[in-house]
Amino acid sequence: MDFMTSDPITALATLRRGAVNIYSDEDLQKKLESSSRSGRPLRVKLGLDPSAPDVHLGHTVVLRKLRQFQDAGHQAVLIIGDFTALIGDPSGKSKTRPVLSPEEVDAHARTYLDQVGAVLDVPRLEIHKNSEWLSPFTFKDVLRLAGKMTVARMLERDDFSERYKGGTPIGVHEFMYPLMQAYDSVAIRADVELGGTDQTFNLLAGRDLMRDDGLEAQVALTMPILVGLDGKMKMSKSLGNTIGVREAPAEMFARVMSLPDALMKEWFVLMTSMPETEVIALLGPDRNPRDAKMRLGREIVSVFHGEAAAKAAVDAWEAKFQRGETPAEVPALPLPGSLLKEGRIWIVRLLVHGGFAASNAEARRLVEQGGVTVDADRVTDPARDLEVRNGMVLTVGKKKRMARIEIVG
RNA sequence: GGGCAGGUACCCAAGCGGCUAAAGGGGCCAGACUGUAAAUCUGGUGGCGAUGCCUACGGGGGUUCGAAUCCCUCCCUGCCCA
Repeated sequence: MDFMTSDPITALATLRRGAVNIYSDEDLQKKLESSSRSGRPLRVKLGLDPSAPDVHLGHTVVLRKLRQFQDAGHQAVLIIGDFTALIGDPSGKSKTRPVLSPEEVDAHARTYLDQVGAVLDVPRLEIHKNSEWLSPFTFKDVLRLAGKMTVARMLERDDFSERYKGGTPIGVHEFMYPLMQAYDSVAIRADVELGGTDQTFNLLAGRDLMRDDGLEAQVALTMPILVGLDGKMKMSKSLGNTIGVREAPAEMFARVMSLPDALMKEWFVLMTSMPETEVIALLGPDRNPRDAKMRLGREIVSVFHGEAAAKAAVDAWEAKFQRGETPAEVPALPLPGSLLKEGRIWIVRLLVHGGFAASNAEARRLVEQGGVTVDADRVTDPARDLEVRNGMVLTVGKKKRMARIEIVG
């Protein structure tokens, strides 16, 4: 394609965008230059966890970076960490993970590729499972590998040292995780490895291991961990502060709008290609932050759903939240006639049936607290037997979760 | 292998025989205010069509009219010693 059309230094500016650290920047320059001279693309490695096939924007930070390397003509190499998954990433409270069957791993990988198509140039990917080379390891091989690392160095790693100081258990096998990941770099002859800052230690271990084996050390490029919708914690499914790449345009846009203002700058840098000067202008003191956020939402939705869908999402949001209109597209809530008694249903039952509350008690609370509206009327009596009409719209909570009742059966 | 300290709800953490569905904080949910931002304020936060009943303080067993609280035992974690 357009391999090496841009000069390595121009490419460097793009590749540096958003990066927290590059170990080392000089090495990266050298590699880019020699690649440009020789016409040999750099091999850019990214490891992924086969146990979590639900991709959210947090994952795309590093995926976008990988795409930038692809766009500069380099070879992206995805490593599916099916073998490392036996341990589970030591960061955080890792529990022993269930062993995934090869079929499950493959299924997850496919799901994954389906989801990242909007970000990566999938046909040009090179994909490996690290069981390819780790599975044949003998105990002897493991010992040789383990011998390349010391406990003191392991304990330098932030999460290990914190757990050690804090008295949280650390399994010995967890020490193998960085080594296995590092060995992946040896196995595929990586020139560059990408990862979040939480991966720094692992990426650097790869550099050491490669040098040890007489290879040119890979460049480690770390990206920030995207902060999630709560504005505090990293975006993570278990924290419920994510935006999934498969979410519908309207939902995706609405979620971006609920992002704390303080995060906009970072998100523009990491989630869009908007030039930094433009970002700064957009976030200037004389500008309305809401407009900037709408722009951000539109850019993001465009990536995954295209321009037209993004525009529609903006319109839908304005109608729903700014003008308070009932959207044309309200998800239908099928309500079997058997649940009705003389055309009525207990409001609590309706809420639970519709998935708005997990239990009667929770539904009751929602009603008592004024969080439930039927058409334009707020329902506040939890004992209320609601007279049901087809097409009635139920709205719950400040996020305005809605459903249009459809009597069936 | 020995000694010590621990295991309480989503998380941290009080409670150490009844007044404890379990203080306080965080988180989360709802409401007010707003730009579905932030900050702030208010209320809520096990379940059951429910003035009561059921389940719940690591697992099991016991003492007691009554146990998260006392005893035994098992499991788990950290620290110190070997």
